[in-house]
Amino acid sequence: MTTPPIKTRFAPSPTGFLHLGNARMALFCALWAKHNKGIFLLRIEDTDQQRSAGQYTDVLQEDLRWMELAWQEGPGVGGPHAPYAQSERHGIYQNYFDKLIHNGQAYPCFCSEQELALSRKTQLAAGQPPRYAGTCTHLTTDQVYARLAQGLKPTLRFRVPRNEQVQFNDLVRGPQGFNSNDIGDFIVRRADGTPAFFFTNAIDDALMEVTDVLRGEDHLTNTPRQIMLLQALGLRVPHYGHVSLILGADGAPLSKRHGSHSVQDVRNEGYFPLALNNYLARLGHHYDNNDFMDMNGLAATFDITKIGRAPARFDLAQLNFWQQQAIIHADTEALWAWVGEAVRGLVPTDQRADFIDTIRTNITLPRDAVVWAHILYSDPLPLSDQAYHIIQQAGPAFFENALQALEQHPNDFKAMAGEVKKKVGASGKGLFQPLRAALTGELDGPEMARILPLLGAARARARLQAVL
RNA sequence: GCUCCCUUCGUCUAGUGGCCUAGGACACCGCCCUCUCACGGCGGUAACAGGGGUUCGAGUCCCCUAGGGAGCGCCA
Repeated sequence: MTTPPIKTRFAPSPTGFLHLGNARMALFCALWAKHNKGIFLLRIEDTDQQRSAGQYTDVLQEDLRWMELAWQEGPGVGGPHAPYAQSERHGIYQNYFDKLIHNGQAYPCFCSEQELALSRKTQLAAGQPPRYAGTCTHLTTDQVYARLAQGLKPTLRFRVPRNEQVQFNDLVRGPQGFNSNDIGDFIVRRADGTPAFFFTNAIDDALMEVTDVLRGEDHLTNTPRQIMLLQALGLRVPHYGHVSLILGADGAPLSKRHGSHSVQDVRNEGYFPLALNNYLARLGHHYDNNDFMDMNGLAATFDITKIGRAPARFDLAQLNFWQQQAIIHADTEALWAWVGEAVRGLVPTDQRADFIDTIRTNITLPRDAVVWAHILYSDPLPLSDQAYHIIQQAGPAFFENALQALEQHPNDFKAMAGEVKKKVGASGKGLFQPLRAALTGELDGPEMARILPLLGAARARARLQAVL
């Protein structure tokens, strides 16, 4: 006997760009499947035609591919349970609606949205939980036909069993229990005939044989609804695991006002997918090491029992740390491609390897590389305020001597600086800072010994003359 | 309002009754390396939300309070 393989799924609705919270969920799902040599499935939940847009499903898949989260079943790759877009599965859902109706487990509801809104409002005002009042629960066949004859379009409601204790063992939170009396009859099919989320989401997880549903904590209290629905239909109930959400740096739920937190944003900034993944895989999940790992490494020791229960805050400094790790682990060619067109246009091709290896421990994003490319290969050189100040302090005589030293050692910064030291008697900061300031316009950066050869004697000379 | 979830250094976290005078990482600070800067190495500051229990012993178990979050939608 072989145990059935683990199958996880990521089921986004294409209503906008993939944000980091969802990206982390997708990562966890992909890692858990990979860890178990199982299947990671992608399903597009586009039942809401108004809000779903084709462009987003494309971007979404591209984001996932960029993150190296390959799905073994889903759009593009197909699989035994196709189609994988819910908008193409209406025929499948119809069978289950029929079954529900036939068994009396669902009934038509003619309440208008206004009536329902009013009902909720009064219940809330009376200190009651806003649950469906049951107006249409016991309509007779005649009453139903009469309303239909009036042209009213009913929704279909699932008849929630009374007095049941719904229990399940959450993969990350442990045993959970809910009383079915706290749950009102909910809509499984809208008045326009389209299926609702609670329904399609649960049905598809079962039909697609998903074993482990890892999803946001926001679904926790709705899980009993889906369990009862699946049980009513005689479908297999998957294991559920609810992961807490990501908060902004201020501790509030991640939202638009927190700015650049979509995968698109992070990608456009120039973060490496592995930097993002190393970061996200440790946000609310614990690894025993602090090593920079590739996807295989991340999957190898990914452990669903090491997912934390508390929400975690997004911290840019931590993302940046992993980005620097990614840079350290990247080879020169990869970095050359990464720095972008602007840099490649400035750096002479025969210096690309030297350039990359000189700046790699001083940069986090491509824009930092752009800054150094300009410093090294374009003129005139802008001076930072601090650099200007240091140059003023050093005075013209210092640079006269520096020029002479440069003529003697045009390609050897160590020797050149030694010569300046001999001539003007400066040492330490007093020696190096003015040289760095005049040659790079900054007070910090890569080693001067590596910078001078890249600069070239001619440009170095011009810059020293410029500050005289 | 009701139901559910959560709460350890600034941040991410380890910790499942004694090994915790609470460990690691990021950030920060200091020292070393280096005649500058960065990298690297070493070290430091810094936390069990509060209150009651249970126990010989509680960060770890129970209760309450506070704070945060979610759900209760013809959104997903």
